[in-house]
Formats: sequence, structure tokens, C-alpha cells
Amino acid sequence: MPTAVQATLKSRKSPVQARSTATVEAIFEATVQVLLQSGPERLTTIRVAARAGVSVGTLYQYYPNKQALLFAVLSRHLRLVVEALERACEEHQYRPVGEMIEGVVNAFVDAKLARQDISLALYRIAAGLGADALGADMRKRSTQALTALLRTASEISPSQAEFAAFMLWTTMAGATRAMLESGSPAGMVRRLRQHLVIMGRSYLMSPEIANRTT
Amino acid sequence: MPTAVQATLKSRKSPVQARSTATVEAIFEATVQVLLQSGPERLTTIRVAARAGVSVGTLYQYYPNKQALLFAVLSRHLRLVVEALERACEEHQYRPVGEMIEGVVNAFVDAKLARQDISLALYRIAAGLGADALGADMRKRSTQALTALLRTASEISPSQAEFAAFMLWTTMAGATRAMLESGSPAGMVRRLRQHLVIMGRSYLMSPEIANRTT
DNA sequence: ACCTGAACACCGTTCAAGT
DNA sequence: ACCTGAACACCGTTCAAGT
Repeated sequence: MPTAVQATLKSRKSPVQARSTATVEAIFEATVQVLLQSGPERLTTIRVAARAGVSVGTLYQYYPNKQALLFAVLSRHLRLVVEALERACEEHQYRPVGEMIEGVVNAFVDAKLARQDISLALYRIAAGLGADALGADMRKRSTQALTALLRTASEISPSQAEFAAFMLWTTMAGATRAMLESGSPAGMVRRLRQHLVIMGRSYLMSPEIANRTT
Repeated sequence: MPTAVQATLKSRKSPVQARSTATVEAIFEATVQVLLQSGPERLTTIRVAARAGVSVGTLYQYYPNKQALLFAVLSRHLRLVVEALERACEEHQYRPVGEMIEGVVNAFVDAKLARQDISLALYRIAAGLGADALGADMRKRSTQALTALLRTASEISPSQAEFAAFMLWTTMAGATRAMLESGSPAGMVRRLRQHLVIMGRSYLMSPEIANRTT
């Protein structure tokens, strides 16, 4: 179920000719480039259009407003991260909790770091309403995948799986964000991975979360 | 050492007469009101000035630009949260780790929830550059207070205190933010407190963080 | 010392006119 | 079917003129 905001921010018309498909892609790429080179403050519709080699009018034929441009970029980025997480969840089902956490943490951190520059630029924009709804969607998908994973862990009480998934996700997301925003020096990445694993594992194996009947 | 950004966003002139002190406060309060009632998108300088009962020109006499308005609000809010955290850290020195975590988590969640509406509105604005620098400052102060606290815990290896403080802070901040953004239903607040305590405690008492020589 | 508000620059968005 | 770009509305910011 797409939210109202998402509907508003979707592409205005679907391109039917090859020419316009190329135009849409050019505008999307131009948005990424302007975002990374000029920053969100100087990202104007005219600048994006110019970079894409079209006029403003053309831009507005495919994206209903400026927010939609950033929404498109944010959307793809978040989707890639969530999909990486979902894959990791699939792959680590029925494994020991320690392995699960390690697999999930590494997948998440890798995905965020893969486009570190985009991640950072996008953190500054979450402002727009679209981002709020989108972030909520992604959190939902992420916690669902994690819940499903935790349900296959023999060590964990099933009734705790859902909330534990929420805690794991916000921990990974929060810590990775803080690290990126503080410049993410090389050594810190390694340490962050380690400590996220330690924290997640010890949390899940704590008497309150772990399955007492097993 | 104040950052360049902060210098730019500080009040432009200090009021010397009683009249202007009142004006500055009126503008500040007007900013909070417009932010909460109209949202960040509709917060215009003219609207804030009108709400404060002054002209735009007057507003710009005390705040160098629109960002400075939001910066002032964000700044006070974050300061209150950090100070609450610092107080909790002071008060729980040399206690068992379980009590430390409980005290710190409750202080943090209480402070964020005390002005829940402002917290939420401000999350949407962190966009502005000022917020980035300010957020970094607050993270620094918070982790320093937490580091000092953890150094007084007999159970914890001193060499791990600093990074552990970073992990604790991002976990609390991330989880609280996610909860607020997802509407923070009544029951969830209680559960979040519990799980933050469980997570923090089990992390700090894990063999990797705990002092093996004690 | 403080305040006013018209004027300016710039940006998001539209739409009549083109190919 | 797609593109153009001048025109419009609106907002942030300034500054000469007021008290």
C-alpha cells in the first residue's frame, strides 16, 4: 500500500518512447551528481535540468516537484540497503545467533558504506515528508526480515522476536549513521562492526530475550 | 571552540535595552509556535515575525538568517537533553553497571519525551548544516559524560569505556528517534526503556567489554 | 537603540507555443 | 509524444527611512 505522499512524489508520467526513458535517467543521474557535487542547499531544479541537458519544463514532465527528485534518489538507496539486509536474513536462517548477527551486521554496514557519499548526503535531507514515510516503510521491511530470521533461532523466545528485531535495526542504523556523520575514520568501521555484533549477540542471548525453555 | 557555522548562526547583536530582550524572546517563542503549528515547510520568516508581532527587518536584526531561528530552537532542545544525561551520569558514578544503565536510559528517554512534539519536529530539520555541527557537539558531550561514568564501573575494562559510550549513546538516540517517528504508542515507551536497559547491560557485561581482571 | 516595510534577488512551478 | 523557456508566485534578505 503506497502512501499518499509516495503517490505525489512518483514520476508524473511513464515514458513511452526510448527518447524519454533516456531523459528520465539523465535527470535522475543529474540529481545524484548535483547532490554530491553541490550539496542539497545548491540543488535547484534549473541546475539539475541543465546538468541533465534538458529544460526545466521537461524535468517537471517527469518529476512533479523538487522533492520528488530527492525522493527518487533516497528511495533507490534505501531499497538497495534493505534488499541487502533481506538477502542476509534469508541466508542465515536456522544458524546460531552469533552467526546470524554477524551476517546481518556485515550486510548492513557494507551496503551503507558501499555508497557512503550518498548515504551522508541523504541523511541531511530526510527532512522532506516523503523521506519520513519512506523511512518508515524501510524500517518496516527491515524489521520484518529480521523478525522472520530471529524466529528461526532456537535460542530466542518467539514472543520477543519482533521487538528484538526493532531494537537490532535501530541499533545498526543509528550507530552506522553516527559513524558516517563523524567522518568514519578507517579504524572505526572495523570496531563498529565488532561492537555491533557483540551488542546484538549479548542482547539476544540475555536471559530476558533468550528462550528459557530450550 | 565554537564552529564557524555556530558563529554564523548566533544572534546577530546582543540586546542592550529591555525592549529588545523581549523582542528576541518573542521571536524565539514565535519560532517554536510556528514550527509546531504550521510545520517546518510553512515556517517563513514573515510568518514568524508576524507571530512575534514585529516586522521582518527586526527579526533579521537579531537572527542573521532563517536557519538561525531553527538552530536556536534545536540548540536549546539538545542542550536540555544533554544536561539531563550529564546529571544522570554524575549521579550514578561507582554504582553497579545495571543501575548505571537504568539511570542513564531513563534520563535520556524522559528528556526526549518531555518535549516529544519538539523532538519530532526537529528531527525533520536536522537538514541544515548548523544541525550537523550541533549534533556532533552534543554527541561529543554525551559520550564524554558516559565515558566518565563507565570509567567508574568496576566491571568494565577502562580501555573499552570510550567506544562503549559511543555505542550506548547511538543506541539510545537511534531507538528513541525510531520510536518517536513511528508514533510512539504508549506501551512501546515502556518496552523501549526495558530493552534499552537489557541491551546496554548485557553489552557492557559481555566478556569483550567487561574487565577480565576483576 | 530599535523598528518598519517596500524593494531586490532567486527559486520552484506552470503553460502556451514549438518540433 | 516530447520539449522549450519566458512568466508568475512566493520567500529570504537588505537597507533607507523612520521613532
